[in-house]
Amino acid sequence: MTDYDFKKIEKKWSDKWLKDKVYEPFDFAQDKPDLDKAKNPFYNLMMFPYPSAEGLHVGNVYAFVGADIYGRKKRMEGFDVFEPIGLDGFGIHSENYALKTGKHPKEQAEVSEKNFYKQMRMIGNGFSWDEKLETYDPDYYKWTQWIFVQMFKKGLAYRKKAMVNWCPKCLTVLADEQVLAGECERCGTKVIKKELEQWFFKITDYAERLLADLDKIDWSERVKIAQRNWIGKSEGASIRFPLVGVSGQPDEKHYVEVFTTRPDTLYGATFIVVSPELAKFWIDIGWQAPDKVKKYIADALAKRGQKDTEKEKTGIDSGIFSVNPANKEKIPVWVADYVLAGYGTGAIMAVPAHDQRDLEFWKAHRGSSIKGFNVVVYPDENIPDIIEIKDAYVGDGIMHNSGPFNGLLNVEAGKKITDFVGGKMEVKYHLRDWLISRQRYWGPPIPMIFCQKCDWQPASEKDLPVLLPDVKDFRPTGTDKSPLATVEGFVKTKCPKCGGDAERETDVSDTFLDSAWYFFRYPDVKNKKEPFSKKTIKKWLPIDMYTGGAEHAVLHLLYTRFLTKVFRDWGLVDFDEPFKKFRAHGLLIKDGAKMSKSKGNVVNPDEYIKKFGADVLRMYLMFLGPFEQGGDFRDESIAGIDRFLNRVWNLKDKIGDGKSIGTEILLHKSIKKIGEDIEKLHYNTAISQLMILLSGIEKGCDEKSFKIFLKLLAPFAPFVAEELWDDKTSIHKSKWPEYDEKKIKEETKTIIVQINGKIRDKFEVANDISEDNIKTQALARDKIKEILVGKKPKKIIIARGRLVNIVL
RNA sequence: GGGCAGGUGGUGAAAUGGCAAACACGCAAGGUUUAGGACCUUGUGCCGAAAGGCUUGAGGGUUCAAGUCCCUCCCUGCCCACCA
Repeated sequence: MTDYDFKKIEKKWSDKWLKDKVYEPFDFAQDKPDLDKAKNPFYNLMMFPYPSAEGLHVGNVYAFVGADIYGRKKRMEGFDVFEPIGLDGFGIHSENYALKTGKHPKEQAEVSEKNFYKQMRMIGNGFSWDEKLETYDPDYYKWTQWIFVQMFKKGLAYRKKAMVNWCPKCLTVLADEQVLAGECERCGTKVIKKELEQWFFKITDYAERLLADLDKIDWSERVKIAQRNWIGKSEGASIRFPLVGVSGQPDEKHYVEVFTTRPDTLYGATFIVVSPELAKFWIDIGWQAPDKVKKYIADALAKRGQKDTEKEKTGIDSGIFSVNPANKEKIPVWVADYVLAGYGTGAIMAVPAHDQRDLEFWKAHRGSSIKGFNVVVYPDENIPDIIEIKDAYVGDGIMHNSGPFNGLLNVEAGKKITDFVGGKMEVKYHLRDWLISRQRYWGPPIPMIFCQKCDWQPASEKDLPVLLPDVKDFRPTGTDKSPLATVEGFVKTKCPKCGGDAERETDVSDTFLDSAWYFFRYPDVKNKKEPFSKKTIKKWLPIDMYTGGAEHAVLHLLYTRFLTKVFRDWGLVDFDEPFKKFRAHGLLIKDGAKMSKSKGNVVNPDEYIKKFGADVLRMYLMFLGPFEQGGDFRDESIAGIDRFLNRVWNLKDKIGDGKSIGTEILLHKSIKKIGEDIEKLHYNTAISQLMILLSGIEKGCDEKSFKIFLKLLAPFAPFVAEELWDDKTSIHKSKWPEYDEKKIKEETKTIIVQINGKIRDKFEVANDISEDNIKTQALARDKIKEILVGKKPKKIIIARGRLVNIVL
């Protein structure tokens, strides 16, 4: 038994594959790679990585290899597989690292790029290297800026002053999606609210389409659900509550508008709650609020955005009254921070009987036994005289205490009550517009110019790219401005419209814009005239299979869908979903925690490749568990895969002319199982079948079976398979084996005999035996007869010709 | 608080409602070897000397038959979170 020299063969084949362009989509007529001529295109993509300086970690390898196995099988099935790779190199992540080391981000990028691409070549993936791209390459970000310009021209990019999320450590604003429980996604610092003028993309215009189209794509269900929740559609009613004016009477001019998903409970609304932000606005326009109310509002606003540790709901009576428009009762208006400014109208009608939060608030501030709880929806026809409300009743039922609407089903009453009080039915979304501006250095400058005379103008398209100036001091300024604001030569420019003096926008765009469209560019990376040609797009997109982490469920994956729909509306593409199929891979766990730099449990793949080879690492990672579930990286079991591949290596010396009995059945079974498992991304069970197959053919095997085995192994261990294949044309371009259903059938089968569901006996029969015959044989078994003495079976069930259950 | 994914041997895990624990790791015994390593063979859920019994987070239910379907609950991980 000799160990194979993986170092030699891995080097040899990765060089040769690159030279022969094995992994470029191929034009067979001309015998050369050509993306445009590919007959049977299959775009197999994995999310591109951001190139951290530490290099590729084993979690990246896990994701890439899993995606690659799928692509390799598709290639062997005759598809022209296109599997490009690139780097998502712009952004805070890379910039922060540069800040730490003091190296300029651009220099750092060059180093990281080299290192990353080197590591990526080592893992044995079938990447189409001719089409790589980096988001910080001016040839790429030129088109990112071009997209921004089009967004502006089409009215989808706009500027507004808004309370935005500001990270005091990263010194930049963050998109809503980048704030997690009030903390910065990157550094965990508490995010504060700041009022700034910023660029936004109108993703909210697409909310309904983004929601509805989820139904027509084949994506991991958990990701679809996450997107649905994030878009957060709710249907309800906007209803105006008049405010009681100075005269003590309701007053036409003053009112508060609330949004509710439960207009049917309007008769139960016993107070109004407005957000601190709305109350502040009232003060700004002249409301003479009592001092303690003012103080509450100021305190609440200061605390906004901070991590909330499930404390009691705070609030204060404003002293203002309103009138319930349904029953004309006078009700108080409160200010409380459990009402958010950013959703609905920033004010709610509170119905303690039917909303848990309203109930808790009421209990905290008004005591618990209030007659005015006004139960208006009750499951039965009759409400008991005394009703103790521990929890709000949020189910459906019959209307009570609701004037003319009594007796109706609540689901029917909502719209009627809304009409009755002059409200209107409305749909609201949780989705907010996408905040694009970042006050940082390492990104594509937003290509906009401000002219005193002409207002904001986009940079002329012929002037793109607006190059990121190469400055020494790229540190965040700590003001509201990006470091670019200090570069005079960059800021001062001419207005593209009137030619007068003007100033450039100095913010850069969000990294997520870079990654929202990169897959359109891959098949056409060399295009100098346009971001991508229609012809190429028609051939290669939408993407057949996209693989990536579930953590991008609401960021990257939503933005890509948004831009695709925008491109469609502009006539650039003729489809509205970018990925036909998307699968989220699981996380690689180490020592019980997600692998991450902050936890210090990151594993570098290099040492494993050095010690065991890429094939062993690939198979080990895939053998850990189902690809979509992730796995636990404990390298002690890597030895099993190492042994397996060494056995495969030594198999070549055992090939004879004969097959051992049963090999053919095993072979055909394995072709079926491995093929189906790869399709389901169940790589762990595919590998176990390879092991079973190996044990079988080790006992005796001919050349032909050996070749089939190598083909089945090829997607998992591309180097070893290629070396043993030993042919002029690559094994990776050979044809995936087919199985014959007839040859899978065994000649005999085992019959299980159960009595009352407990196994009592087994026996072998010929495969084509009749059910009657099985029954007779089962009852004739000694063991069974013994148990059945003096008893009469009530029922005898024969299941799938394989199991007999005798019920007593 | 909501959503999602999970909970099966010492470990990673497998199982179209029909033989629970495939395949590996580890461990044990034997072989081989000057020795170790490597390799090969056998064994390995729990209780029991055996016959046999028990076993998939807990408890109910459906079914001839449940790890798998339904209900209630507990625990772990991930995501979202005062979304009216």
